[in-house]
Amino acid sequence: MPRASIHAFACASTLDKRAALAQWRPSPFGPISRPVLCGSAPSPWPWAAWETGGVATRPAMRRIGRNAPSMASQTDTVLAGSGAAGTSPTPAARVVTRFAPSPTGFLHIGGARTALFNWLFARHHGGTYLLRIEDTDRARSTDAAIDAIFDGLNWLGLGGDAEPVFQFARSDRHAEVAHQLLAAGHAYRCYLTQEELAARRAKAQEERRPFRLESEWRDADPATWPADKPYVIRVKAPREGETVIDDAVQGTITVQNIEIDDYVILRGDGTPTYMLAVVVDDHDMGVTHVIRGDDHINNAFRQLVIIRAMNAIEGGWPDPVYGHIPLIHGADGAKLSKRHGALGVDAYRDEMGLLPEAVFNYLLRLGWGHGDEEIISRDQAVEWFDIANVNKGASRFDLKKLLNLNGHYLREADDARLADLVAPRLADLAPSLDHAKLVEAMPVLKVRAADLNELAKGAVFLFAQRPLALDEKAQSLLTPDARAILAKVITRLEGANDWTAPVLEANLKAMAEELGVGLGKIAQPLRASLTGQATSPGIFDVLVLLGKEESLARLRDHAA
RNA sequence: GGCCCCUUCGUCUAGCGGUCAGGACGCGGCCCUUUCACGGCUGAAACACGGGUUCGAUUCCCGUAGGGGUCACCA
Repeated sequence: MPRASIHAFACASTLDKRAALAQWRPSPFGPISRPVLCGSAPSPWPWAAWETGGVATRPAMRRIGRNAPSMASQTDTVLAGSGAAGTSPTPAARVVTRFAPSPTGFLHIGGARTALFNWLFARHHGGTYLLRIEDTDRARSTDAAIDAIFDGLNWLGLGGDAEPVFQFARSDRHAEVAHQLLAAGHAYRCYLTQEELAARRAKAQEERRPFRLESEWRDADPATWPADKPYVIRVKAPREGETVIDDAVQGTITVQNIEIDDYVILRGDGTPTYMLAVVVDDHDMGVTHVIRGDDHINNAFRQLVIIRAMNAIEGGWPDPVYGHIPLIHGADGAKLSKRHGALGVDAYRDEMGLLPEAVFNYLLRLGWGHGDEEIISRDQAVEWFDIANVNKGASRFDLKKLLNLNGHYLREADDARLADLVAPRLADLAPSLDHAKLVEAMPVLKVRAADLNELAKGAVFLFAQRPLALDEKAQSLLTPDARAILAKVITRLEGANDWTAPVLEANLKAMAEELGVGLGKIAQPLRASLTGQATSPGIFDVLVLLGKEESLARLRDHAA
């Protein structure tokens, strides 16, 4: 039984401190052997079921195939690996995680971090990281959102290790499980209408007591089920005892079973609910570790009802290890909304001009730390990341720090790459862009920018058309005295034939000395005339970048 | 409101019974310097509160307060 040992390994490495096994308690659902905490599927590797079980995900996948983030040939790798798991026991690394966004909007920063943690956990354990699009809400799901999500994930390098699964395409399988549950008495047909339910809720509200659904259909004899009335299928949640989850992030969480409701798993129209679909898909995809936002904590207890019932029915449905990571809040501590940073990651890339490695690093450090380390590479992150070290409390989004990190990665980034990224932002500002010149200037430009927009702004002077427009500070710098100095500089530099920074520097410093003034008296007017601004890269660098001809021409425009 | 969870500088975090409570961002000062940055040095800045347990609590336990999450035929 490879799975047991696989999971034992995973648990040992992540849950040691939580003493997960030591805290294990008997399930109220009957005998579940100890290792089941982590899993004990006997034979068929879930992947097999997923691949051969008539899962109709192919057409859907093809639909957006061009954008689907999957690393070339990764599918083969994954399947080969899973195939091997059935025969050869190298299960030590058999960890499967997934990121399962619902395509009702862009990939926001919180989702990106959830994806990141899933990716890191899988990589750290040599496991597999999968993607699933939860598109069962047909009214709200859009192709545009699906594309945006893949686009964002790809940008951050968080594409899945296999073709993504589309949940809606699997609804037949979900319904199948619902009916298995029904047949085995773990679920029941409920004929209560939504109106009746609403009335009961209202009544409970009125009487100021907590509403608990107690359907009279729960224990009704199937023989009494009306043949012609619409119904939903509800799971039978246990009424007694308690359920304990040893969460990889939150630690031990206990809930009294009476708090868990008989929720709907199959709607009146026969379509599955999210609660059912998640459980079935996670099982069929072989997901061993469910890492998601802590807004799902309550759902974990409800989902466990199905999992344990199915395990009782056919076996092979181990409890997954849960890791509920805290949400990200806005700078003011309130829930992240459109006003704060709840932008799509595309906004961080396109509008704010951030580098993916900076966002990656920032997200990694939000809610997780490794000693005093701040700048952490991908490889280092994979090596160090441990889900058990993720903080339990929500953390606030700090744009300043993100920007600081971005500045760091900007300075480290390759010049040609930066030029490529900046060029489009220069299209309007500098129509006569010289790409080679941009690359050449990058070393002195990038140390002065925190994002690509600033970088672009700093490069504008290189390509500006004469006569340059002077900004306010530049104008005030070009006093009559300064313009006179400019004239002297022109005379002096016209004869220069070695147009390099050290030579120019020596030349102008000598001039300052001869004039008995500080270098600044010369440099600032030069800067104003050459760049139209009061701030720029080092003046000798500017001179060199512009070249002798252009430099002198610009100076003549302003000399007295 | 019921249930679940959380709480170290303003923010992100290190800490895992004995530390001058460390680092980073941001903020102040100094240095470097032709401007702006970068870089270096440096300063201010935190264990929410109250009880326990202990020789000793930031660390373990219990309350209080504050914060968050969740209570659908949505995901």
